[in-house]
Amino acid sequence: MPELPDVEDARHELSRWLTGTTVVELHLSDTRLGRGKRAPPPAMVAGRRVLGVGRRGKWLRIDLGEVLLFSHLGMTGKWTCRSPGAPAERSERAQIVVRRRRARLCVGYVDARRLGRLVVTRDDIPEWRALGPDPLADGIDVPRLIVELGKQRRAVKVALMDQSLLAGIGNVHATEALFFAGVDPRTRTDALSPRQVRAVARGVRRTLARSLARYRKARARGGSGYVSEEGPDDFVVYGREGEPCPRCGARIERIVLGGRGTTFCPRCQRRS
DNA sequence: CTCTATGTTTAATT
DNA sequence: GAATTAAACATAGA
Repeated sequence: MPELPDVEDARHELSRWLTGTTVVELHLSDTRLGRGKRAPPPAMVAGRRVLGVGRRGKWLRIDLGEVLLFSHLGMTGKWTCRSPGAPAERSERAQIVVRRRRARLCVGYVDARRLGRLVVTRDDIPEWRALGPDPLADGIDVPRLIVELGKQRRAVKVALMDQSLLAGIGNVHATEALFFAGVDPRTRTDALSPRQVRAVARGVRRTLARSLARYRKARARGGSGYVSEEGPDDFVVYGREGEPCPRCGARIERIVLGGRGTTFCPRCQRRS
């Protein structure tokens, strides 16, 4: 579930479940979550108060005061909430048991493919520090983008997925943003006009806003502790190879860029 | 069985 | 150096 809007939804839920509670215990049933680095010592979190849950790009940071818990959802990670007695989902890899007054709650991390990460530290991790500005929290600095993109030669879609340029955009939203911008995903970044860069920035804001609004609506309706996922119908060109372009009717094409499937309209999306 | 998948990192190659 | 490509991680679904 992992691009900016999905992670922001996870942050929202995690914050509701955790903020203001006290950690009873953290249990990690999968050592791979730390990626071979020093295995996180779960003992250092017991008894700590959860001060809040932050997000930058696709990373989550649970603030325990002196200690930080970083979470990246990879491809299939998600956070869930259950009562401590209830059975865990199949691929639950970690549990955080917390206490709010008398009541106990078990917040579980579920990740079938185990491409996610979970790291306990006292300082910000390098991956977090390396992130570029977050389009939601920091906004998009278009003049900076024009300068940065002008220095590079790679395809604009690959650049959009670079987390050090803008944090939080993945394959889906890069694909959607470029459709909204009317820009061919193969366009070299140094060939983009300032006008095109502005269009790309607007496209990014638009696709993120659409998803964020969907999550807001799902939460307002569905209520508690339930993460809704976006489906194939929620996107305009992503996953729609062979279908007619919603704007001009031309056949949506699929290519591979940066190792990822990329759909676009060959008529609406121009190189220059 | 084959192909694909909302991510990241590392190594090899151009 | 920069850019591209492939592989690896491990699993589910079409």
